[in-house]
Amino acid sequence: MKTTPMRPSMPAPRIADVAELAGVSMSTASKALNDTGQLREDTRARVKDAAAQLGFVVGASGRGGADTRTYTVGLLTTDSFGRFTIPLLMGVEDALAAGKMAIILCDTRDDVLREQHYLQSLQERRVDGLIITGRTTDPRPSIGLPIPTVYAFSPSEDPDDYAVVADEGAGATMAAEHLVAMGSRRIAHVTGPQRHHSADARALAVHETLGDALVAPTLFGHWSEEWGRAAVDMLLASHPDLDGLVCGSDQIARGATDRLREKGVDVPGQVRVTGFDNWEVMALASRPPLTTVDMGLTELGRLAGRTLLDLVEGKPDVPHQQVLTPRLEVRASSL
Amino acid sequence: MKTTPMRPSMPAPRIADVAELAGVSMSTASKALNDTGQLREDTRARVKDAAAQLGFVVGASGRGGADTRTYTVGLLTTDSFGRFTIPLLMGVEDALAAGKMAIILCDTRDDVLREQHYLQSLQERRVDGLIITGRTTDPRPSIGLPIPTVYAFSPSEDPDDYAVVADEGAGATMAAEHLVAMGSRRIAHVTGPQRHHSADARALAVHETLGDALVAPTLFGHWSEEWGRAAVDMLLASHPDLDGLVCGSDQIARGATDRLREKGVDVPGQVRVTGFDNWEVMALASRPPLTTVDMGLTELGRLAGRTLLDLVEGKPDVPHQQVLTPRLEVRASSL
DNA sequence: TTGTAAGCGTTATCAT
DNA sequence: ATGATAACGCTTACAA
Repeated sequence: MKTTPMRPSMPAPRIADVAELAGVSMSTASKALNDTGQLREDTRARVKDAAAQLGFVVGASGRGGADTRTYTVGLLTTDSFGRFTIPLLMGVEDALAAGKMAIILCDTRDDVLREQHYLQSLQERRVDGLIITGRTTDPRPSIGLPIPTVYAFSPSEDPDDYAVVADEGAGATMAAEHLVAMGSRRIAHVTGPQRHHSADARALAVHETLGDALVAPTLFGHWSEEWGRAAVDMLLASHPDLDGLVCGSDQIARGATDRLREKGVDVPGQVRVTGFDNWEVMALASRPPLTTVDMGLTELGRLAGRTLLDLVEGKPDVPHQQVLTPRLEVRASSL
Repeated sequence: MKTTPMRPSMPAPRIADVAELAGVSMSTASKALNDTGQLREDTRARVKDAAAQLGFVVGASGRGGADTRTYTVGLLTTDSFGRFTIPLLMGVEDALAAGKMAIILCDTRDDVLREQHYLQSLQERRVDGLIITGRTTDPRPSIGLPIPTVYAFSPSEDPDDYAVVADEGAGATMAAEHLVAMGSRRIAHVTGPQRHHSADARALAVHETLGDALVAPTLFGHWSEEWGRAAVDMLLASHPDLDGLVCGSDQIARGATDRLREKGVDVPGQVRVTGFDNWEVMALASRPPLTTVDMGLTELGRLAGRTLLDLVEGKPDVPHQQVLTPRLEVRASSL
């Protein structure tokens, strides 16, 4: 018994239609539908019947300016909804669904004009808040709008903004310490481009953690499997006694693992390997599956969503910077 | 010279504030800001100055019920915004941004209750239209709401609904014909679970296309690299003279390619391989890179978006079923 | 050239 | 128990 699918062109029924059909006034209809006021039960039922019959749903537009909130937030990303945005998005959704909030998606594709255009549109829609995210952890220019805003994963340059980020350094440290704990003493670090904040911050942490156990300077390159393979070729040539490899991404780690296997080097028997991101399609498909740092992006998204709700609701003392410590997902590549 | 970032708790300025600051009436302010009516230029300028000073942006809520449209569409997916939804989403965005439409994201996570809840919320928000998509190409139950709706990628069970889908059979045929054209004569087909419409439809097309050139019945399994490797083991044992392999996904193809290489079988020298999806992170990282079927999901999204716009605008004769023919991306694995 | 007032769909308040 | 009316923020006839 589904609602009659009318022709789309027919206008949505208004509460006046319901009232007329039920033979009551608009205000009575409103009360009946909202379960407020003092109405006879049969009146309530009659109104609800009429509403169901017409397929009536209360429209938010009617509340006009009476209710200041729109129960809508904008999610602005530069990541084209890629690998990092997706889990984050799911966390945000978790948190906001609880507050009955809807999410409007805006993908700027790294274009300043698009970003301006979207921000304008979001303001016109009177969104209650904004979540800003992106592909990298490099700080980005502040939006600077008079709307509650939380930066997630990629922080703002303005320390007065609200930001929720992952502690990449701690993640890298975890991976490095894990290798040492498992017995590795001659370790190398292979990661992405040095100009990426992520690569640099993690490299620093790995250096500080490993000290003399690091047999070579960090190899900066790309976040690709190919670079992982190339780096292994270089390392085995210069350091044939290598026994640990901290990689800056799961893609690099997968390439590295593949090449080690191809060269007859056992993983983890001879060389223990760690990745970064816990991108399951990479980490689990590797042979062996990768021990890797999980930044907890979904949890990061949840925290960002909850923080935004707090701001929207005007809670006091919301922390400006929240840092989430990653988790090490231990799998066979390091055991 | 950015807009003053006021405290978030301060209410957004209304047009009355602007009017007061400019020393005019609300209606004059409205005309000035919308570049309508007959106003002295300096009045217009004064009003615009006042608006800028206050950081005023016209709110859509004000139009109340006067303007029936909300310039908002709901995007409902069961895919948790995974691999298929993302490129589709980008296409939808392309098409809808042109119509100044915003997209509200709803991820049902395959939960009927969540779906109902989201649909209710979207109706309350009076969205102008709906785009329904999902992870699989299996037809799904119709939404059945009196709102313009377009099903993208995953069609509706109701043929009266509007749907935009990819011709998977044609894609599989392309891959198979390509292998034959390149000289393969003893070909096998490895794909996902038989219960998936995708797997079944593609298998049928491959059978019809290859006929006797197909050396074994389709091997149904999983959409994973591991299954690709296992299938190769089986096939090489039973058909050592295999010279072509049509895979149902890039993941399967990657696993297959890896295992062939490990067994010393040259790709494409001895066995030509094709994938499906053109999932670049898989297809390009394979050795050699995969020839694969690109279903054109972004284009599919654009078409869905444009179709929805046509429906919303009440254009006549919008086609109910639109089928997009895939494209074969030829790379080294088949040359 | 500017201002007044009606109207949009709904809820809340206050009569009846 | 029910209904009339004001209010929300904005646009747009229409009046001045």
